[in-house]
Amino acid sequence: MPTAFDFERMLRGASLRVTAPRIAVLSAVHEHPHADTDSIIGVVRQNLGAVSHQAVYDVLRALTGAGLLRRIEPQGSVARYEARVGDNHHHVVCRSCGAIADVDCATGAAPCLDASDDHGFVIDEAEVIYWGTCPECTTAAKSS
Amino acid sequence: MPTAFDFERMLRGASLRVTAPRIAVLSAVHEHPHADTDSIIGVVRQNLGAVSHQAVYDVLRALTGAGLLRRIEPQGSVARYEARVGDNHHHVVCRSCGAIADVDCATGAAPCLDASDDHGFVIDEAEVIYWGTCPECTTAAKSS
DNA sequence: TCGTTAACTTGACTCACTCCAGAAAAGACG
DNA sequence: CGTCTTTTCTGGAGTGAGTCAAGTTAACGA
Repeated sequence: MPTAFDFERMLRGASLRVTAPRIAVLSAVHEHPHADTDSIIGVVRQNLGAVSHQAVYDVLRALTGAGLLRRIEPQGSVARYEARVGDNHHHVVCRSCGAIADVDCATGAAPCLDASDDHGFVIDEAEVIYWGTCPECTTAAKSS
Repeated sequence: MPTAFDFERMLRGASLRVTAPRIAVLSAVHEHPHADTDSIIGVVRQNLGAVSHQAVYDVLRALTGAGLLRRIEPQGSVARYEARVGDNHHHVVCRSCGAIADVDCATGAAPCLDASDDHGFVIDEAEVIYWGTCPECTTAAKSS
């Protein structure tokens, strides 16, 4: 787990000013992958005290824009953030409880950009979401 | 393009009651693939007159649940609906104008369910969204 | 034709997220 | 260190897709 110092370096590396809310948000997302905005606000407030939700939204947008965070929003879910960026991984989402887990790219490390007919689009990223049932919900369904 | 008669058969096949709003919604989605809810409401009202937005939401949910429509919601966009179901195709989304186009599954006709490590999840569907720039936006960017 | 039940109407409501204007803090420079 | 400029944060109001709930209407099987 990175320290506050690492976060500071990450911010400076992205030429972003170093502020307490930013450190706290980065830290919160590292600790709680796939957390939604509300949970992040909660965690940040636990560490810092009062922080406006607006600040968190701004920070999340700034960090997402800088590439330090990645925003994911599966259908039927609010926006979630994660800290794993740049490694082209994907997600499995549980249909019944909404749990999210990471999955490495099935077609290797390179972006899996192999659309059969791209309609003239210039494709730069492929996003994959696997839908299914998580282990907990599977056993729960069986035992019922 | 299917006729009202075809839509009626589709509804009965799904053991859903045949009502004017449902026919109109099915028809609207067939005519305007990837349309958002608001546009669908507009088209339906053009054909039927007054229809409550609630009715359209209900119909869309019923038809989606019955498998007659498919709901897609790319990040940063509102929910959109399409009538191509059951053929496991995916979508390209333009980052700058939001245009959506269909793309047949790159890994063949079978659902491309090949996650490298599924964390114990039982996966039943893989949803792929390709992000890029549409031809119009590409040429617009070049000429500027 | 009638009764049951699903579907539709109306209207209020929720909630994630955004916009705005002013206050505060960070970083640069002398 | 002190001041200035720029960026960020605060608080509150606002937006809009989508939902909830109660009552009415209409489809369909008997």
